[in-house]
Amino acid sequence: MQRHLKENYHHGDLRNALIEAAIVLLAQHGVDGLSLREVAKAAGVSHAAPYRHFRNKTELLESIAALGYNRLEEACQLAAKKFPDDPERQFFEAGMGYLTLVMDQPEIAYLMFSGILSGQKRSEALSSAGTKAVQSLAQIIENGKQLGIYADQNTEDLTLTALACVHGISMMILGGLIKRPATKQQLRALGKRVSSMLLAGLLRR
Amino acid sequence: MQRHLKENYHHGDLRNALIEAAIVLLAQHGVDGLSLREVAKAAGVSHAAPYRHFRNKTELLESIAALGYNRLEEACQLAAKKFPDDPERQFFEAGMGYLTLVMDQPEIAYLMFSGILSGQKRSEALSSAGTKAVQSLAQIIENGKQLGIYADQNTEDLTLTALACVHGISMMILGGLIKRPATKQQLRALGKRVSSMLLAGLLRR
DNA sequence: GACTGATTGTTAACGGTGTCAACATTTGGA
DNA sequence: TCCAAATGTTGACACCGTTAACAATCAGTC
Repeated sequence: MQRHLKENYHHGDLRNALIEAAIVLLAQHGVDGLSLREVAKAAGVSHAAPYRHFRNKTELLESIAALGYNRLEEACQLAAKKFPDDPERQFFEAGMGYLTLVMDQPEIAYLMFSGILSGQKRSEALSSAGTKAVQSLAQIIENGKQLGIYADQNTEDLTLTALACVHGISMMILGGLIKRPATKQQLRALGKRVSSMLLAGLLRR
Repeated sequence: MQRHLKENYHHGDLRNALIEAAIVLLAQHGVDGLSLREVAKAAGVSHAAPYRHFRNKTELLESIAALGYNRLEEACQLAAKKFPDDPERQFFEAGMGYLTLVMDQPEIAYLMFSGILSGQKRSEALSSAGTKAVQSLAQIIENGKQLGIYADQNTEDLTLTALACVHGISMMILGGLIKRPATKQQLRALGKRVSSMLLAGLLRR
């Protein structure tokens, strides 16, 4: 009995266990349906234990969102590395990284993009993770700019418009404004349609 | 005293009073900080009274979001009426209607666009209000299509891309990914930059 | 190896919340 | 005038986030 207690009183890696449990519950019940007490229970720990690892519920959610931003950043960098001479393809694949995240883990994407965590008090870790993800996408635009494929306009405007479009599609899927693609192929087709439209412009040329 | 009771026991127009109180509190405390009990108190009524007019808290929020969609629809229709021969201007002004809503009543815009209310159980009124708003914007694209200003592609793709861009900018402002414009002029300038980019396309031509 | 402070858990409590059932008042029509 | 429907109130319930007080364990020092 003492042995048992000795082994279990300290979890060992409770912080990560809580994050993982929260990710599972998030997928099941959504952001609104997630309670810290439930997360603690799923991790096999008392309801106040999480407060040894997170200042509050928001900080746990922020940690999860930060993981998502990291994943996004990696997707961008992978796209840049994989198609070094094809900035158009880089852009497409980076956008697909966005959309894939939305499809695979919509609740995490929701945390990242909806703005729930955008209060004044967002943690430094979250801010920097988000900034780095955005910068990775900006870098992809910059690559294309240097290779001369983009219009001779402000790079900032290019990036802003591209980002807005990707972000908008993501949010429209998350918000149910367009129907969620059923397969990866459908998602890819959706991405192709929008990206070619965006690159070519709406106006007749 | 009886007279007093007689006059006040029944509020008269509690439903709208609750909606108005909720809108005020929403602007002050945000969506997360809004409690139904607080709304009831602000309307001078007991904490359970709202349940005579709304099935639950979500239904109250849905009513507010529906008002926002109506406002958006009106902005689109006004733009179409105001510039009947200039579909490009129609598009720009409709988009500005979006962005203006985001600036003026960010919390309502958040309700409409964030996806909080996008569960399976969204009310019929909300769905139809949202659909009508989207259709108004789609109609503006259709106008331009018929006047021949847009590329010869699927109208659906045109609409989707345009909507995604507007939606994306809105959400990026709401989520704090880009800094909130301080003035209407700055907002308009932002809209101009993005819309011209979107219309002309990212690629060099 | 025993002592000691820091870490990491538990338990119990607080105020707040959404929601519901039971009751009270008012209204409007038969 | 009376009665049912509509509308508001009160009180309760379970749940939640958070904190304080306490307990167990761990890590390092003598």
